[in-house]
Amino acid sequence: MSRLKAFDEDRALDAAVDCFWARGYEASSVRDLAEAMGIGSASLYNAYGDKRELFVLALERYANRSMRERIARIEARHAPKQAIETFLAEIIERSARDPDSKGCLLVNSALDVASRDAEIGRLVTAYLGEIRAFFRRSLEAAARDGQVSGQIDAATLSAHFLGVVLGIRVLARTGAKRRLLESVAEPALALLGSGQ
Amino acid sequence: MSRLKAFDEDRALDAAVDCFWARGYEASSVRDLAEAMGIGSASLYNAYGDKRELFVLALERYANRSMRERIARIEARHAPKQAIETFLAEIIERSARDPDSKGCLLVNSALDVASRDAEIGRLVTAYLGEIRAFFRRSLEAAARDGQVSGQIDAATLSAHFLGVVLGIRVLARTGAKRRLLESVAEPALALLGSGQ
DNA sequence: ATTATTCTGAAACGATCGCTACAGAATAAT
DNA sequence: ATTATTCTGTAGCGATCGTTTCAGAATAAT
Repeated sequence: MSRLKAFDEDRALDAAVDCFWARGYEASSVRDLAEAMGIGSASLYNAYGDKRELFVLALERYANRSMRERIARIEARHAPKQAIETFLAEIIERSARDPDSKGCLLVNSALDVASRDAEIGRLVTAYLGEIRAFFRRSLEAAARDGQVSGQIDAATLSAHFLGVVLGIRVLARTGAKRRLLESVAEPALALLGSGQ
Repeated sequence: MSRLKAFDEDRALDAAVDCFWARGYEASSVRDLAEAMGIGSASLYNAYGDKRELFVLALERYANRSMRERIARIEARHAPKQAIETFLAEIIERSARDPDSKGCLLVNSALDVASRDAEIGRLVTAYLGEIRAFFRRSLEAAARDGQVSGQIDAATLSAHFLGVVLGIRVLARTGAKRRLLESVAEPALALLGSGQ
């Protein structure tokens, strides 16, 4: 019973992600969002709750599609050390060809909404923790395999790599050139040593 | 001739800095700002132009008082290598005891306003460039003095240190603990080597 | 003391904000 | 075909946004 939705909820959510991503939370009005999603505001509220709930859903969708997908794919296809290198290379590649300088929704949100909303702050912290966990897993595995020297422990080095990724994302948002982003990453990669 | 201002323009600007710093540009309403500055909105517009101009002035004041002051002070008192170490230590110290998790106004702005306002974007890029220039000067001087090995060139390593600082600032904004921030910096400092 | 100029507090401007009410359209079950 | 339920477009709610207006207070120069 009842009328069916005339739009695809997931496609519309993707449009919301793009809107929040490009403009940020505060600067994305519900009218902006509804227009980008191709629906009326009544449908938006009916389907997603309110603006904040829509943002939480958009954040989760972004994390699944952009971060978790990347980590899972890279871990499946590369040895630990190469996984770290590939991850950084992808971040740089994505950031370098980012005409609108959207950067990373998670990082953008971390400095914007997350600081005014405790629950969203916890979400962002958890998402960033997943990135660090990836680095840590990879570093520990690489050390076991003898791919890296293991002079610096994985807990510390994983935090360093997370910091480097965040730094790259910030600089990318300011429209930095690829060469600069590569320079940020290069010394971190050098820490992995020259072992294959 | 004419009536005198009943408030101190610099003190009021400091209050505006705090407001923008804690809440961001969009989330700081003119009423918020005026109240924090202890003046009416008419005085605000009379003295500073409009909200955007006030923000530009606040950004400049923050850069002068927080960034340039720190760089000048540290460069005057420390040898190059120690200058880099001290700079990072101060950033971590500041970030660790930051009850409101305000982070860094420049970084916060980089991801917020700067992406929607080309002129402010250029300002932020220039300010971040000053931080990198400090690292580059220090690295080159340290290499000349034999304080660091100079295996990695200063241009690349200065970008890395800038990235690390930005990463620390992002994590600090999410309320990260001091231990995590130290872990981000530690491997970068290790790159400087153990030379005195 | 008068004049010219600037500053200030209060009020309000039109625009936009997030959000909702509501009538009608669309569908599933009867 | 009728009924029950849900969705959608429109229109508009009260609140707040950035900004301006304006009368009056304060000061410097005459």
